[in-house]
Amino acid sequence: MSLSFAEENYLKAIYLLSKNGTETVSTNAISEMLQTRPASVSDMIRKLSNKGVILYQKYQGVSISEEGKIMALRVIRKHRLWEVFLVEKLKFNWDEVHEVAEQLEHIRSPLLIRRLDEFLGFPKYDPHGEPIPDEAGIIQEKKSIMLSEVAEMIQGIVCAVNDSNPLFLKYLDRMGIYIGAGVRVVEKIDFDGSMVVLIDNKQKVSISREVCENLWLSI
Amino acid sequence: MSLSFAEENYLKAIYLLSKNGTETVSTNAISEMLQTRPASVSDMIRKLSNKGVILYQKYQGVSISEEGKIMALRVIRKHRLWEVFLVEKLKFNWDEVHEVAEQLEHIRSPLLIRRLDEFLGFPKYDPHGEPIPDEAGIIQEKKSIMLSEVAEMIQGIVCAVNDSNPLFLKYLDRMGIYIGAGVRVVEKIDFDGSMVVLIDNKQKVSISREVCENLWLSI
DNA sequence: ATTAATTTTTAGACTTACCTAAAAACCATT
DNA sequence: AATGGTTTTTAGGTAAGTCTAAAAATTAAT
Ligand SMILES: [Mn+2]
Ligand SMILES: [Mn+2]
Ligand SMILES: [Mn+2]
Ligand SMILES: [Mn+2]
Repeated sequence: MSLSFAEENYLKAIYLLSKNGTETVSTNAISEMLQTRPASVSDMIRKLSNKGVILYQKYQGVSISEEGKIMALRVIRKHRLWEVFLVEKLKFNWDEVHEVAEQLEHIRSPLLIRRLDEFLGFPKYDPHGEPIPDEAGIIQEKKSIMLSEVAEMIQGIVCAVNDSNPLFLKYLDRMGIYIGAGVRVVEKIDFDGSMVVLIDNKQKVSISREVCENLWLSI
Repeated sequence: MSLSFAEENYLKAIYLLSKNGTETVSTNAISEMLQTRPASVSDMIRKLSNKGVILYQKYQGVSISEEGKIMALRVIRKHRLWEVFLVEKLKFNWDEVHEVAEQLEHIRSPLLIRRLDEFLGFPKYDPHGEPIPDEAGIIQEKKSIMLSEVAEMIQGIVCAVNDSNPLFLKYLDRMGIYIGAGVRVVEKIDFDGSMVVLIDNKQKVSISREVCENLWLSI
């Protein structure tokens, strides 16, 4: 059994929204992530459910099946390996890879992905710090904490960022924030959730709640 | 204006069948190359004609327009660059690349293809000896002659092969024939068009007309 | 010049993946 | 328990890309 591009995109979205398959996912959440209409999501949900890759009861949201999880992880593995390729080998900036990887993740060839993995030296994380599942679908999840949850005076290392928004990534570039950067929380502004942070013990910058919620630190 | 995967496949087929746009192409020829029904070809021809990438009069076959030629060459460029990547970087055998390249050729990203070209060192030929069009669509056509046209006692270097059939390429591997191999025609059997040839001044082997018509030599 | 064979096109249908508009179910209040 | 708002589903429709069967045009053969 094999999935079309569209089916793969939906399944991946469902997997990511379900936090590794632990939570149930709503139609609207999927519709927003994929920029399609809820009606289209309902259609696709029925299809994926018939194929057995998700579990579904009308009006009760969907969860991902064991088989679906495996297939979603295969797509995610491909997406992230291609991102590594683009950055490491083709000198793409981290904000330029998402859209291309969104296409490349659908290329069908087990040999290709095995060889690509080997060629890249079996990377464990993509350019945004996201873990790359291995062939068996096993993920090396890093213990990390959202910057917005970090207390004042505590410091850590940026270990992952939200990769889907190029504008966000360009903004981080401008701020001098990258995977591996040291960040110390200098001041938390309760009023709007923004923070003043010290980056690499050099620049002191103010960043919004929005940004804090898309940066993960390892402490 | 942009073309779908299917449209790109048709346009490429038409370009290749038209020998660089010089000849007119029949519906049946396209249908056979793409393994679709003639009725489907008629449908697609109308679409491509409306888009201005081919020239078409009912029942009179199609020819490719200047714009169509440019777009076909872009797809061919991508196909062949990816083939080089797969062989040179990912250690694919030359008989394993065609199907994957058939998918990769449709990835849309001008930056990707420019960087890939650079990463590969601006190759001029693909693993089957086919020329790779440059960004402007200009092809370095090698002067070559079909082995079946070569006279007895004449020798040459294998410079290109038909890439679309993995079985054919595996057969060449077994025979010790590769791009760059020296071939001398020892004997031509008029009766069935087969030949006895000497490869790299070592093995003497007999090959069929079929094979001779898919091997090009530079003399 | 007819007739026969072949090629090409049209007609009508199916699947996938999307959409809008409307109905149905769910949920959160009062 | 009834109401109103939100979420989700259904109904019906479109476009792309394919198909089979049948009609039309072209080409080849008598
Ligand atoms: Mn995708
Ligand atoms: Mn990423
Ligand atoms: Mn293709
Ligand atoms: Mn080739």
